[in-house]
Amino acid sequence: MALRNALLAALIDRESSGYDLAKKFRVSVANFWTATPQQLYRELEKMESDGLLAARVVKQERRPDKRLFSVTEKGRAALHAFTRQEPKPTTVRDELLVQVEALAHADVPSVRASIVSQIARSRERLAAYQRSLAEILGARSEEEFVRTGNRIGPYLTLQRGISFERENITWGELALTILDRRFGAAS
Amino acid sequence: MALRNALLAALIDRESSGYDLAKKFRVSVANFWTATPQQLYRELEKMESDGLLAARVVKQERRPDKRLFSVTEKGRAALHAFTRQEPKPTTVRDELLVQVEALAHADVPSVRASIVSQIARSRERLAAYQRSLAEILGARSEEEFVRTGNRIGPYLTLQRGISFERENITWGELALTILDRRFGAAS
DNA sequence: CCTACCTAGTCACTTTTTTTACTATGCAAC
DNA sequence: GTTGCATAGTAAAAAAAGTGACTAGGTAGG
Repeated sequence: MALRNALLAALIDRESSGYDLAKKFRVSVANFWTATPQQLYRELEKMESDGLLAARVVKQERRPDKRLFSVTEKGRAALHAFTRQEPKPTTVRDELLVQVEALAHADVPSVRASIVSQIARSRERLAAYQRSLAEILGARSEEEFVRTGNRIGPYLTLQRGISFERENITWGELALTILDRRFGAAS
Repeated sequence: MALRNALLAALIDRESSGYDLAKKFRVSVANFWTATPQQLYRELEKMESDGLLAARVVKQERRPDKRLFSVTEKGRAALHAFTRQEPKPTTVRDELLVQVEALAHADVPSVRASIVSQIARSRERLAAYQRSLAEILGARSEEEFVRTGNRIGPYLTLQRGISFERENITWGELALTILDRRFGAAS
């Protein structure tokens, strides 16, 4: 029931295939919701049979046919109803932080390496979010956009993603510094 | 298998009851892992029967008896093994951001109210994390602690929690400002 | 005296999520 | 010529997580 709302939000402005959505969930929606492609396909089926989405098959020449989903009136109403509810508190699952919490009992070089990869992932995501942001800003300045733009929602969620990844990078660098100072010079 | 590691990390330094852990998950572990009390009790049982934890019953005078769990050698080894693995990428689930993403199709006053409550929740958590931080710092300055303290892991995860909640507050305030400017003066 | 909240759990049921594997075609690089 | 990646999915089972209700005594406030 929760993924459902994330899908409605992702589909509301643009008809998409499951495959498109899987990509979108990897690059921008990941910011506030995660789901595997399998989850998406299953949920899309259910949403169609519940009348929230309409599907049409598009034949393609040099690739498999695809099914494009769009939000129906009923889906639109469901999304509106969802926005009237109190949202559940954010849940986070971060295995890297579990490893860091257990640092005193951990394999420190491994954890260090994981922090390094996480910094790299965050840099990639940050760049992706910034590209998306540039796309929705178009030629407008940020200030002009917040006065006149019409994609305020995505703008705000991207801002949250950007600050989140920035903090991830800053934190990771702090962690590396402290680790190296305390657990011997690292590789 | 993932909650399991979070529990090992939470228990490694201090024997605790399920109830203690439920509190800890509400106030500090929530920073990087969330779980309901039911989940905890269930997982603790399984971990005990898998030999990762040892339990002992403590009789109490004016309250129900409790079972205190502690990490066994096997549990310690499992935790160490976990820290050698590449952690799975962070997953986030934030219904409020789903609502904001759908802003153009949302009930704006409701979403605004939800942002206000989220700011309040973040302030509370921020305060809780700062209290925990003060506790592990003790009388030492932060600088001294990172040179000589022994709870570096929890220190780092708390820092991450603190910056996360700070960013939540900053973002929420930005969002309110923009909403009010664009969707009419609010309450 | 009543209400509400704290400690310390257990049980049953449902929903969600994850895991693993499989089907096809096309394109580009080596 | 085959390896790897992109497109565009499907299927089934297992594991994990969430929901709601219930037990039971204690403490604090008005």
